[in-house]
Amino acid sequence: MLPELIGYHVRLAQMAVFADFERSLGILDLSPGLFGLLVIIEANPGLRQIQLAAAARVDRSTLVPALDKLEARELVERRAAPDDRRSNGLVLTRRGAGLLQRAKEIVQDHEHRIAGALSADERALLVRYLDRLAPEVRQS
Amino acid sequence: MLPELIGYHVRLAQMAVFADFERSLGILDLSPGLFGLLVIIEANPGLRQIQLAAAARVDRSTLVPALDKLEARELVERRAAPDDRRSNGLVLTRRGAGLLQRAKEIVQDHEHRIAGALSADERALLVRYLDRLAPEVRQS
DNA sequence: GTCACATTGTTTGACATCAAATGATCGTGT
DNA sequence: ACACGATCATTTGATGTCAAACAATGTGAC
Repeated sequence: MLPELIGYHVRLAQMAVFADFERSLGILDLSPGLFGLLVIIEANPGLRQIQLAAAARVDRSTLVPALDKLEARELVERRAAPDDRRSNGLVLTRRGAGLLQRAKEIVQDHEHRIAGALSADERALLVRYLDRLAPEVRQS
Repeated sequence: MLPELIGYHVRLAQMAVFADFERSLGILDLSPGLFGLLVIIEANPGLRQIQLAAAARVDRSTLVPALDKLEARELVERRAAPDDRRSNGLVLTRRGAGLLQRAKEIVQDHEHRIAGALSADERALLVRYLDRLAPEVRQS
């Protein structure tokens, strides 16, 4: 029965794609999750942890040890927000930005590798179909 | 950059589909993982834990507490294998089979709900595309 | 202004997962 | 017959995740 379920194929695809993603970024000692955090911070410098958590679709408590790790490696900085002493403004360090550039190139290679069996049209169609799944449950 | 990555859309779809799946099966106190185990055991009665782990794509050590739970609820039975005293033959109990039937109906509703925005042809095409992703990394 | 309530980051606990180590058992080679 | 490596289930440890509770801070009602 499982192969008849779309969710089953989505899960298998997700596992395969993530396995390649993880293996590719492993050289930089980055997980897919950490990479995603760096991308979001780069595009939105100064954002708060709660905003980053929402953008990355993780609980804010999950973010804490992840940011601890990125901060310990001096890739990200938690700056006291000027207007709200409860929250931190997140920015990439110079090192973080540099590492992210290399990571992005690796991710591009990964992207071509996993989707190599699909044409550009097919990839676009796949994404459109994926985005139409479970519309009721999507929080974006 | 993230929206350009197919893996990103796969992940979002996976999260949305699983959220609905989980919510639907919650009535029976079943997780997607446990449901999958029941389906595989029903289709392959007597199979060994290591075979079930391979079929469900989880580590065999992950299986142990899951089967403990199913056995505690008397949905599955670990029977001593006749030919090999190291391994167990897994079978559904009467209760397990009954619960699985109800779960399957719930999952059918879930399937229609999440894929309701796609025609039958589109669903088939989506599955074909998903199955072509990351061919190098697929273990099946 | 004060006080109740909300929000932000963090800590803690529960859980699923994988990897590695362990003990029992199997199979094979000699 | 026996010894040794392989296999099966399990235990243990590490990690990532969410949810709930907490302290500090902000906000709004009065």
